Amino acid sequence: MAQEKITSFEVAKLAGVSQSAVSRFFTPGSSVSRKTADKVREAADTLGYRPNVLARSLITGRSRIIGLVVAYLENHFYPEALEKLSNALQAKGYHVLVFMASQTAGNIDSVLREILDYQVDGIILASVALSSELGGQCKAAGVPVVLFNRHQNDPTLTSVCSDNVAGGREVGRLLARAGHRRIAHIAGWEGASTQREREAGFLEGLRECGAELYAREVGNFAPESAREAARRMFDTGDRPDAVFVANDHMAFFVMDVLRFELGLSIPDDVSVVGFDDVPLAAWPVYALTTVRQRANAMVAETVSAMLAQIENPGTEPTQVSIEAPLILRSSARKPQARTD
Amino acid sequence: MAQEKITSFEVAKLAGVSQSAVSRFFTPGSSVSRKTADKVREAADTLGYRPNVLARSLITGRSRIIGLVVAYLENHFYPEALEKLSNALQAKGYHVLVFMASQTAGNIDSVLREILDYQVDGIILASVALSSELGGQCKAAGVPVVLFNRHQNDPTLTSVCSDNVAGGREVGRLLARAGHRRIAHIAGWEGASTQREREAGFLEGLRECGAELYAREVGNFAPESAREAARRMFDTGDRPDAVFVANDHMAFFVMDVLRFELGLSIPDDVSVVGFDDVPLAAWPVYALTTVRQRANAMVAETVSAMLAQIENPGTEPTQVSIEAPLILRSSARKPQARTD
DNA sequence: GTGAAAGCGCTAACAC
DNA sequence: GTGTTAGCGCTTTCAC
Repeated sequence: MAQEKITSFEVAKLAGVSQSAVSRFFTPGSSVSRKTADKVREAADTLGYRPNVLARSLITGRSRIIGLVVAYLENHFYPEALEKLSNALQAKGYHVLVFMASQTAGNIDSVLREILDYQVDGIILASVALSSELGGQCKAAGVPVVLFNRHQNDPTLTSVCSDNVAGGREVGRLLARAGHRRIAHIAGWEGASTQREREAGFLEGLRECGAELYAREVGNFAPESAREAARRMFDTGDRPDAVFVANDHMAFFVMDVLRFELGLSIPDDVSVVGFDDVPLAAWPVYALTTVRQRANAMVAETVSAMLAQIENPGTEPTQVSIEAPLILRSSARKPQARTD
Repeated sequence: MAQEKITSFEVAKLAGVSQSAVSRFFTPGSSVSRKTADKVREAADTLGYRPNVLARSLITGRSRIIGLVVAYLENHFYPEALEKLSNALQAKGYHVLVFMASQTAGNIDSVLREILDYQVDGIILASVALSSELGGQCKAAGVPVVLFNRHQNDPTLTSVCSDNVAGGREVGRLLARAGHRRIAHIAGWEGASTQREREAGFLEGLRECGAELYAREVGNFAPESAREAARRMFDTGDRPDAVFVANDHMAFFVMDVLRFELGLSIPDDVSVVGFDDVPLAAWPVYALTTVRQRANAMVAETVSAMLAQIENPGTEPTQVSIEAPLILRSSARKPQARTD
């Protein structure tokens, strides 16, 4: 253990200036004379001094820490989002404090409270809901919250999502126009806004084309649930000839059941469509037709919404919706007539 | 914006006790009388008070923040590790501040300096090397460092790795005993200890069984590099009949090239073995024979090594090596004679 | 432009 | 046990 902590006082002494001069030197806005700056820089370098962010935050009220709550990283969409979010925030001088929230509802509230203890400058909730009570508490503490890939019926909450309804609608149209007769849906967790919207759009798209839903099961966004849903749905005589699975992660498991357990051929026996466009969807082993969530755009919007709220506390909350294009691959039959 | 920040003074006033009583109530070790505790609890609850972790850390010198540096989350092994690490640390009252370090070497030093600014209690370097200069700096600052899935020739650094040599050796034996004649290797980034050890073990295993390496290419742990390596290696007359790819993530891309571009059959034309055993390796689309990195064990060792160093600064550094079992699936031929 | 002084919210001696 | 006091390392008035 060498010299432990070096303080601005030590630097000041060595540089022959006051401690506040040292502080000013390290504070972006402040003005220091060329000569002082040089002396401070040299002293700081020889001592290896760097300002203590925590002590600074105590007085400025800004920690430059953003709390990120994420439920699980198993679905490849989230690591990707986390990496991009962290990089984007890092570029703006912020850092991400991660909080894993187990699915259990009660847990998230306690997690949020822990976050607040760290005096974070903002909170990003990735695929996690916020109790209105906690939302109020964050607002009271003056901590901006942005919901990422989830939204709630609360106009005071800022959120960034794909246009799940439009995405679902495209899927409905695609499957109907491809001439499928028995079109099914494997839903995710029904408490999620993403699920409800994707399904609502999907049904709209079907209706628009004169089709209707033939079968429906729930997969809860979980592998085992999705597998079971697929087995229940397809292990019968009059099985569906197309299925929209609410996200890619479940779709992979569904495809595995169809191909390897049930011996079905995709897309000849059944078309499969997912949602997210995670990297694996593009790999030849799945070649999954899906709706792309534009992670870069979502992250950019999330970061800018967050910074806007931090820098200007009066900023109006916004609900951002990002266009989500349908990506055609070979897991689903192509439309027979190009109507649009 | 409601009442902004509530301080312990406000709580003290409402509870009719001194501010230090409030502090004691929230400090695990301290003793408060039952009566005072009740009064403080009530006042704190009605005010919604929670102690400011940052202010506390200023005086205790403990932030309960662990800095985690990770290069990229694309390889599924890392999100898994991150999730488990964060959960385990959270259970111990610590939280993870994430720092993404782009591969560039210079970057990691500046990232490390940023981490130190946050007065973290410890640093976990996941698959990232540490310049000895920086290592010294951490030591000077009294900040324990644990290398996760990487190690360096520095006995003063604590590290947690799989037994990569033994794992590689098993792969060498497997391929040799399965009767392969032209055994190849696609390496990851050669600067990584994991790569060097896996390959060294692999060559040992081959030699042991009287076999030798037939071809070698470098994939740098990167998808496109791995694909090109596979093309160079297999698009010839006398192509290898078995290949050990240095991690699963590259192995998937290699398999795709072999099967879909070159029309080879696995394992009939060529056996493929990976390293990591990420979830996807077990899926039927790959059924990859691989060496398992026991993420849970690695995380448990990492956390306990970290806590030991934090709680007891004199703790000797350790180099932990975790047994890494070979997992047999169908991407590689099984040994012809069971000798062991 | 610069230094002295006050204080961010808290914990840790120290007397009582 | 409890309150009083002195800082943790820093930023920020405020005179000069």
